[in-house]
Amino acid sequence: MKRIKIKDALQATPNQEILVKGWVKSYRSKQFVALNDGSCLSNMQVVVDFEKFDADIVNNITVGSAISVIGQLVTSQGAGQAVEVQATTVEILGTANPDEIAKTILQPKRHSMELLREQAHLRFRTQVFSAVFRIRHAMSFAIHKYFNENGFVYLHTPIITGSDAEGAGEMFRVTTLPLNDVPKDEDGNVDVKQDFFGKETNLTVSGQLEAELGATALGQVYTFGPTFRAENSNTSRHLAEFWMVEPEIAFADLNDDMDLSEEFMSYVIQYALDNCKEDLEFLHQREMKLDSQKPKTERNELPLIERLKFVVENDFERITYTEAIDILQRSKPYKKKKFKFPVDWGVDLASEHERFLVEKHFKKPVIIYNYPKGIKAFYMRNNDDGKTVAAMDVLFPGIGEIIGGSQREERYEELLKKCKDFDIPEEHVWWYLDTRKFGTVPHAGFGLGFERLIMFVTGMANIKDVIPFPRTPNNAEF
RNA sequence: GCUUCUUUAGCUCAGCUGGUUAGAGCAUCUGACUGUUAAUCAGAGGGUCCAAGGUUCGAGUCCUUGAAGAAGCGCCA
Repeated sequence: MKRIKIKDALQATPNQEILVKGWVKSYRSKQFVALNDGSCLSNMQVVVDFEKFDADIVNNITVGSAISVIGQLVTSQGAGQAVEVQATTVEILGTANPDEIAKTILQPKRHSMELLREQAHLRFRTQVFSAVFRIRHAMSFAIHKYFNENGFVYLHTPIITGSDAEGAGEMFRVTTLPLNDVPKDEDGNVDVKQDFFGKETNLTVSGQLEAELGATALGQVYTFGPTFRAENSNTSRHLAEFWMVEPEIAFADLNDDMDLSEEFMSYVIQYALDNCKEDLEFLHQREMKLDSQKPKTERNELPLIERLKFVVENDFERITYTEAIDILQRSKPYKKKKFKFPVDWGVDLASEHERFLVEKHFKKPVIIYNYPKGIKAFYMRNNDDGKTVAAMDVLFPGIGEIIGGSQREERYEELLKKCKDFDIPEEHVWWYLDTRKFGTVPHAGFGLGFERLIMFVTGMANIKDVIPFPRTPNNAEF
């Protein structure tokens, strides 16, 4: 007999014999088993008439155990579900000792997010995390689907990089040299020529530079892979290892880039609304319950699903950096000196300023573009005003910066000048500069923090709860 | 890295100005119950009060240092 997944069994017509397998979520009154196999959020109720089964079977149907059940799918007499299985055969696949289960997050009660993080190897079994990781999968798929439907080529950029010009943050060194006996050269420096690659190498902080090489031949490419930052960041929005989506488009300027970011975000969020209904509804209800226990000022203005619909149905607000500064300087918190950080043209916007613009002023996603060149990266294209670069950030409510992008400097002489200004030796980026020498074209792209997108779509408050095994300062468990 | 807060039973927490034997709810176990949905009822077991020093007749409680975690900030995606 072939196993049917619980997701399909719940939709099947009653009065037929089926085989289901799964993990026991609860066992009430020695009679009602809530069985889950991960195919969907809902459980299948299995009714076990304990008088008809050996004590050996009945006593081993415990929370956390895995069982296989053959029985009749029937319309349920109870109110909590449409159908249920009247068990005729029960096989214990894997037992779970109740005393040991009681020490884990598998015990049937509410747990704090912190404890669930400590038992990340087991938290997939909970409703919240099974929902989050099914949605994470769906979003990965939606991203590939969008790019495939729009003629992008998925480019695999290297994870180990010999380039130290990416300039996006501190890097993790990659080496096979013995740490307690590092070979030194005549000057007493580490002799990197003896290292595996014969040069200094690191884990990538961005695939952008390589993506540009691909885009200036294939036209439109994207990367989607792990990215590493050795920053000592201790926040609910940063990871040392995270997944980044980086499209790069040729024959395109900053406006095309902003258009792409908006269309792309709407597409993938709509995909979640269309394909993750049950999981989103569960997270939606959960968030409303949590919100009702919070003071009014800390609650979400819109519940989860409404927030997602709002993003899909409304245009993002687009303002220049200069306009943003102007709005901030005219704002109430500025006049009442509520901002801790200065608001002057030329300084980077702080979280409090971005929050004000997104959550208080516009109350919708905001794209800020044309930033002062002094606070942005070397590869961004100089605007004609001589003061700004064609950079843009997409800011989302509750998340902050979710996308950072720019039109790239395609003019060889200008780029050379910028390399000098940023102290980047020409010989380190000769391959990057070559694209500007041979048929250079305007091109642009952006980087999307995948986990930040998942935070927005699931409503999870901490980025550690949207990636299976988070890597953060002081934590590489599992 | 900085600021603030937290650390007491398997979990979530209470424990007042320092004072006998450290409590509750949930979970677990035992018993009752054949239609439960956070089941219900009765009972039982379960503690190095984060660690190391210190003050005191006496420390879960006060002080110092450290560790771990959270929120916010900086860096960014």
